[in-house]
Amino acid sequence: LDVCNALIKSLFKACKYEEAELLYLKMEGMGLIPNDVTYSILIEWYSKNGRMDKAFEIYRKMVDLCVVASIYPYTCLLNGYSQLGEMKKAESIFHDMVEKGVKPNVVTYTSLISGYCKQKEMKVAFKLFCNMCERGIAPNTYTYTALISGFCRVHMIPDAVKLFEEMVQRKIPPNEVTYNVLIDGYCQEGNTVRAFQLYDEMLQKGLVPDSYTYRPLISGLCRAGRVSEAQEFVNDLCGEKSRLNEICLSALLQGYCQEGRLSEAYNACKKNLATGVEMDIVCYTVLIYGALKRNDKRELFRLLKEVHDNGLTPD
RNA sequence: ACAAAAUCGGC
Repeated sequence: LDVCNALIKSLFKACKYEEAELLYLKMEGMGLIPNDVTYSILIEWYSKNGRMDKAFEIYRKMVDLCVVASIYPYTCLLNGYSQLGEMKKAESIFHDMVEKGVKPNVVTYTSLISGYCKQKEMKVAFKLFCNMCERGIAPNTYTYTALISGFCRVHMIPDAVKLFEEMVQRKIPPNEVTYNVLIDGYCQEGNTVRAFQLYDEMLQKGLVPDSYTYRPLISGLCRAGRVSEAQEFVNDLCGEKSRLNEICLSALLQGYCQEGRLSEAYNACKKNLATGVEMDIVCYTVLIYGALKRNDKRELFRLLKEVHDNGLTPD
């Protein structure tokens, strides 16, 4: 059974969706009764592929067959609804599990909280956070990060910062993702100074920045009209093995294009191509808008040809 | 070491 579960999981991972499903259907014939791990894997996979109907069907089947279930299948299904913003359904799973005597844990709560944060329902999200604390469920780095990200998304930086300080006090260590969301928050507010302070702080702590860190910083500098500084920042990063990607590049290109500095944008592309960052369709779209704005038909056609030559599909 | 939760780009 364990082997079967592992196999189903890896088939899904390899996107061999039909074979995974087939194996699941064949299990019974092989004298294997799917357990809650099997159901969790199936529910998670369907959830993450927008097939909540199938996910729920599997869940129903599990319930109907009275499979003794751990917390996993519930949390997987709840997370599926939560990420899609179907909060009513997520809540109903929450109540289902409580009824069945399965106690929601920190992952369950964090998943729900994250769902409300994505819906910008910060009051509800924060209330859930208080509830879980009252029930003696200790929040962790994921929980705090979800909330901080939520507050940043609705431009409530002071609340985000308050939570950040609180987690440090409670010895719940912020990690890379926590720093990334706060840095992004500050950059969106135009506070690049504070953003770079946090960037330095994370380096000091030995945390490793990545494209999720760089992209906000690049965008932040560009939006402040400091495109050249953004370029320098990128140049400095190219030295080491770069964690820059096409998303960071698109942010830089947009900075150039908004100032009408197209030739510098093209140079930036060349430089980044040399370091292994490939242009994707969004990068080209940014350049195309730049060329359009300047009525540069020649460049426009050259770009469209390049898109085609690189095997990309215009959208 | 059989399963679950948090962060990005163009229009």
